[in-house]
Amino acid sequence: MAGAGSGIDRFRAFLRDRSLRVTEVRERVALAVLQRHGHFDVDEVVAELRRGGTRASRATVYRALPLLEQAGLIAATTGQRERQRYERALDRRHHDHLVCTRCKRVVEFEYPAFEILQHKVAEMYGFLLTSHTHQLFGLCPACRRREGASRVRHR
Amino acid sequence: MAGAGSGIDRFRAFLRDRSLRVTEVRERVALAVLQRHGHFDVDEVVAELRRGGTRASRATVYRALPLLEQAGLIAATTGQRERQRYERALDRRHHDHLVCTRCKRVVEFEYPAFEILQHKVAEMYGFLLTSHTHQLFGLCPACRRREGASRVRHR
DNA sequence: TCCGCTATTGAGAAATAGTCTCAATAAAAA
DNA sequence: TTTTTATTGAGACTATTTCTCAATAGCGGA
Repeated sequence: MAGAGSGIDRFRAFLRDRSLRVTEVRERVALAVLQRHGHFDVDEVVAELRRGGTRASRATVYRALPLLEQAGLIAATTGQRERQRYERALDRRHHDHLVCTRCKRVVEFEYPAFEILQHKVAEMYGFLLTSHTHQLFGLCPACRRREGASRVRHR
Repeated sequence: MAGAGSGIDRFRAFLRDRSLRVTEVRERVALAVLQRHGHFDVDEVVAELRRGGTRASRATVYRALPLLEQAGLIAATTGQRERQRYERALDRRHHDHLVCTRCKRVVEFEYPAFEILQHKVAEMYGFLLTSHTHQLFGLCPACRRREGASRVRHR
């Protein structure tokens, strides 16, 4: 697995490129997220930093994550209404998510045909594609089995 | 264009079917959304109703829209982080959206291959698919031309 | 290395969006 | 018509994210 080194370098280059400052906190955040394996949200990053002795404010992390996203180190896994989550993107191939609406389990799938079609559609309409959201919701195998007493929610 | 009549009937059937009550306000909301052409959000529905002399509270509309969605009269167009929007679904074919990140213009596209692949993926993982989000973001033709002074946003 | 300019940070306030509470009301069942 | 119970309305409340502004710290130049 590629270390965090190259990621940090890339981030630094990204910042310099836009005349943004390479700060202590930004680097710490970058290091923290590059070490994560699964998905994470803002507060998990703050906690991670604190554990490592760095006290960064939530506001700052909120400001840093979009930069890391633009730099390509992480990708936003945009839950639709819940809080924003991210995952490592550096050295990973693009993939989308299949989410179980009952147990919240997330399965990643890689299916290049989607990206090909997306670009095709964008081209048809003259759009320059920059990103997309694509999530499939349903019941995972385990929850399908458990399913049956499908209650109508009230309120 | 199919009138709102059949939509209302379908909604009534949906409500009775789940022992929910067919109320004045729910019907008014249903009529209001079936008349809309483009995309809309909660407050636009409230305003629309008010214009027609019906004073419905936001909470009630917030409660009614998911019902209308489940009944198949409308579809949620899940903006990623902005407020929830909807659009008419009754008598319309499924489609996804291409959104210009600069001017916010939304273009609908219908491309059945996506749904076919989505079901294929779900099947591969044993999921029972219930819904999905799929939006493409980029620059529309007009904004691409205007593009050039690509400012770095601050803060 | 020091200086000065200005971006960044931190902490809390504010904004935004949506949900919840509970008494009053109105459907539906009896 | 009466009874039962879901629904409504208004505002309180929650959750998440953005903003404000004074203090701090990068970075470029001397």
